[in-house]
Amino acid sequence: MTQTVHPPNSSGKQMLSEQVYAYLRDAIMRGDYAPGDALKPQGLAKEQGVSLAVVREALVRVVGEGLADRLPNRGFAVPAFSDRRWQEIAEARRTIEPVVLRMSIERGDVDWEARVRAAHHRLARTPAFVPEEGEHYSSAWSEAHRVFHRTLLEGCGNPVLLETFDRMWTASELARRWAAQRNPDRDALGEHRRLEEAALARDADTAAEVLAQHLTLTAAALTGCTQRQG
Amino acid sequence: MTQTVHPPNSSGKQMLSEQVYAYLRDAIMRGDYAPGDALKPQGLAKEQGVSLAVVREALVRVVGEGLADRLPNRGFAVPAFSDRRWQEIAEARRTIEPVVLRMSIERGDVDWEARVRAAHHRLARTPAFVPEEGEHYSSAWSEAHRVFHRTLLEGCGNPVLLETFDRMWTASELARRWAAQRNPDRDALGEHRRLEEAALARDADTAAEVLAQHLTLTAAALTGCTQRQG
DNA sequence: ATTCAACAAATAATCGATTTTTCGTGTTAG
DNA sequence: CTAACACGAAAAATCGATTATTTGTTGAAT
Repeated sequence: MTQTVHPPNSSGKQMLSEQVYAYLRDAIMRGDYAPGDALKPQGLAKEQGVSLAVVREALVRVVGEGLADRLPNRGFAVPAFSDRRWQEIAEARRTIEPVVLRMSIERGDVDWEARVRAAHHRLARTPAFVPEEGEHYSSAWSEAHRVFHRTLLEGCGNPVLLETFDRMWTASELARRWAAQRNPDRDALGEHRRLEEAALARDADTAAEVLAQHLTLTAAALTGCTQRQG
Repeated sequence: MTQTVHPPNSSGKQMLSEQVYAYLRDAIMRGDYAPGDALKPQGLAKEQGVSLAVVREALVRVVGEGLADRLPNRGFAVPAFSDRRWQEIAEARRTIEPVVLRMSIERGDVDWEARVRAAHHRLARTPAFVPEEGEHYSSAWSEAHRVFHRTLLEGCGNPVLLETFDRMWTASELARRWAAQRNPDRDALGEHRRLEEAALARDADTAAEVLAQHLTLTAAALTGCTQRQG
């Protein structure tokens, strides 16, 4: 085919740092590295076949999202959450999310309703505990779980609030990864169903209450399972 | 004096990227660059007398905090907030901050009370509009304002919630910078005083109400003053 | 006059190598 | 035996230069 005038980024080819960033984010979230593990630019650069600058940029971004710690002149590491920090994250979620859920239920349109239904259906149909080859959790269920909770809130129509949810979810999941190893998730199927029902019935009071309780129970189930004390 | 065993970071000398990052953050927040202005690594590197790598790292961090936009292969730029985005930020603040304020008032100890008093005193004594040489706002008042609002919430004792406040405040201030040029702040002295009084009286209902109204009024006063429509 | 391709300049992204700091080991003074 | 130091290896931070992409311009074809 003839080469038309260079369209910006037409080839879909993305920056190397973007790829490495995505790799690091996924690997850390997936639990490929243990909490406290050092993330050495040199090793990563060799593994990924890129230069230090690329790895460095990716690491800086990863730190910005709370997925890694940085000690100046001492390198990067996977964060090891304390029990205290895990509780703080859980508390922040149950402080904020019920309020946003109310707003979402008051504002969500029919399209939102449909997406809530779809997200719940998908979550309910995804087996929660089928760790595949070498994995210690189901990434499929984990993703469906995230989408369900996020979709519930998306009716609020406020990207800033949803960004806040995203950040807290990331932190929450990162902590859960390792807590869940010893203390697998309790069955929250009923809670999720009640959440969906209350949301679609536009019963903000019940929904907010169920969500708060859901978060409290999850936090309680996982407390005491994290790595080091804070 | 003899050189003792290298203590980590003893000289207080910090990384170059840290300095450049601080410079960029302050310059953008201060309004040294106009919304939409390109942040060119080459120019910055020359200005700051450092290499591209450190500027690049600083820029990536700045983007991570929402203080700059990035278009792959097209560089970095100071974000130009739309009116819609400004309203979303304001709504997010009045959705979350009153709830956190309640928690803070219920939990804050005497030390917190003292800090609230001090922060309010400082804010009340700082003249709001004495733009110095070439400045279009008072950085002293702006900082006192931030500290007051943050201190009010610090009683909650939850770093995650305070981080959320920090992010929203940054975004809020960045948008306010340019809105305030045409539409200077209204006098919020009375509202701040009522906030302090309600907080110290442990009247969570009143405090949350005043804060919500304070945020609503501020948002209303600044709406319609941003750069481009969204 | 308008459109599109080829070329040139500017800027972003990446790389390879150098400098700086930390970490680990062995040595010596007390 | 302990503690402070010196030295070398490892890793982080920085730099200078190269490669790739975008942007602006020119000129020919329609």
